[in-house]
Amino acid sequence: MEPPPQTSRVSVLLPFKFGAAFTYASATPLPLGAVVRVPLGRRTVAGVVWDEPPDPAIATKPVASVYDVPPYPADLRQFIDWVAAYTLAPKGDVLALSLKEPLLAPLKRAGKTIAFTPADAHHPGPTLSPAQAAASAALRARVSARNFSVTLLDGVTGSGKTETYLEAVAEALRLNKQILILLPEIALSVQAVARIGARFGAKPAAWHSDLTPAQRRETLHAVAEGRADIVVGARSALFLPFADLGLIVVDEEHESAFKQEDGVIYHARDMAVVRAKLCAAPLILVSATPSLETVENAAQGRYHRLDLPTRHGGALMPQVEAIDLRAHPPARGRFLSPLIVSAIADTLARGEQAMLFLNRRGYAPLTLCRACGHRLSCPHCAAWLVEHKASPRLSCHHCGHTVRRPSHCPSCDAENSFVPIGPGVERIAEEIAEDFPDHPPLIMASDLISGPQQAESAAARISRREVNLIIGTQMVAKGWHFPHLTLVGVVDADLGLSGGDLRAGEHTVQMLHQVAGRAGRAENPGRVLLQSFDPTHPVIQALISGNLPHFLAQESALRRPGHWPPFGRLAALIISSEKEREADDIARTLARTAPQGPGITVLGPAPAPIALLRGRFRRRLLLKTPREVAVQPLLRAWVTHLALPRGARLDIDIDPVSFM
DNA sequence: AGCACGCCGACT
DNA sequence: GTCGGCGTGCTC
Repeated sequence: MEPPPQTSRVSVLLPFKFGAAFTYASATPLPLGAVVRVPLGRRTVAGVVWDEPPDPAIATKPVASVYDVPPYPADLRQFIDWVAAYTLAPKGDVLALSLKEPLLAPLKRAGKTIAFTPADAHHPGPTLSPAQAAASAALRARVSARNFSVTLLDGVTGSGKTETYLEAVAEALRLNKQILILLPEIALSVQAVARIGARFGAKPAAWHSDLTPAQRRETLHAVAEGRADIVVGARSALFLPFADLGLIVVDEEHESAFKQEDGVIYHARDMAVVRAKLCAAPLILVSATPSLETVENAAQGRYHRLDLPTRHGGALMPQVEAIDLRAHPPARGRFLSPLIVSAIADTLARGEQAMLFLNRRGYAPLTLCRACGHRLSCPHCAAWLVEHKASPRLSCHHCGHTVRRPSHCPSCDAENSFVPIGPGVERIAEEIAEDFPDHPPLIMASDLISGPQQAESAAARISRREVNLIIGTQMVAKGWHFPHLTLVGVVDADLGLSGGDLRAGEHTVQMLHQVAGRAGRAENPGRVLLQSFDPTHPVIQALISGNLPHFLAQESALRRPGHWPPFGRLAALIISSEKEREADDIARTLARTAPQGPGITVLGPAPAPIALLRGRFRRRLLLKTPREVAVQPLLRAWVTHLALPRGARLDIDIDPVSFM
């Protein structure tokens, strides 16, 4: 007689809002990391066998089946646990970043040869400058060391950083390791895929929100089985189940787009450090304008540092000048100084291209009734409605609320009394089109260009010189290489410097430096004009001098005494409710019960800069601690006994980047 | 994430 | 008198 089958208990983490794994019964032992189907309520869902002690007491249901996919590797399971503990998010929510049920559907008969050709590690690369060669040798050594390290690759725009770190990628390929290259936004991915494809004779896999479900499924399986050797992706690619990850590159590491602002709130650059550590791989942080956090880590010796101080191929850095708008104001009703207009005329006359940068979508940020002064604002947010002309409407950039332009003022009933106040990219395009009727401008903004394919085709039109005048938002700031572009005009260099954001100056320098770096990347020298009402401001001066280390030293001097990041830690608490009183009450309760201790400060409560968002009133508190203090236990103790009325919410943002 | 249960408005 | 709105709660 056969003995009765032994049933044992296993923990299974489910990709939902659960803080811990559930316990199921299994007739056969299941390896840790196995991807399984289990009953939940009246459904069956996917989950992962997790390293947690099963609950010995709870009534169990049996595991239904095991997926025919590689088990989740230990380093990824540890990573998910770590991110959950750090961000205070439920483990299941973190797993959900990685495990999406439809992705597990079995693949159709393979047979498509387009997909995941191995990269050729020995494909001949470009000739490197001596500086590039030295830096790439150092990076290759880090890769072949096969252990954890972090290296900042700091190179000016146009210095050939990509070619340099691709040598480290080549080294990882030779070791049969997988490589993850993280980009801040998917608009850059088409260009990156093409470039990497050219370097290694095979296109890398791409991972971002624009993929079709079938592409996602193919890519996920290929990554898990180790068939995809190079993955170029947005931040969520950090949670892919790599079979054998041997190198992570974070390109444009200073970009705040790496910060995920909803759901599980995490910074992909910081989490990449953890992922690299857990799989004993080197990490390369790449930027022309590295964040103060990263520069400070390098200064303290926690990170290595490599510099590429000059442009590749003899191109010079563009000359940056300020235009003092007090001395050279635009004509009435216009936003461009005569100096910038004549510089554009000269540029076009030479057969070169000019770009205007304004980080504001639409036609006008504010619409005002000239009869009574009424401002058109969003009914759900404390924000003005932004006029758009490309598709005629007024819309809220925070919640998407959209209305047609009213013919009568809702306040005083005056007819046709609305006037647009201030410029967006569409208004600048209108202004410049009058000056240069032979050069219709191309507008690059996220609401007019959807997805990386369209961004790429717009860029191709510029490269083919079908357009010579470009007006863009931050979409044009990074990555692009337009050899004929020699003039960059910044319409409002002061934008973003007001407001209480800790990193306002740093972010403005980074963004404008990136924009400036689009000019003069080939043989013809570039020129950058910054329109400003305050040209003596340290930010403007840093851009003119190009001395970014000096600027960061000034920033350090401002932040160090008060223990602001990176010299201390921050966590933001955001309370929101449809009832303003309720939000206030909760915020005051939190302030009253705030943690105390040496160096611990709680700021607030204060209304959030957007005090009403999507119909919810918002209050903020900020916890500031010395660097050596772990904020998570403090926050847990602070918040666990808080009674949140239904409808009220508390969101915790560890290491906040945005203060909105 | 689903899919329930559970209390308040327009229909046969 | 019911059908159904989606708000809160539970799922090993």
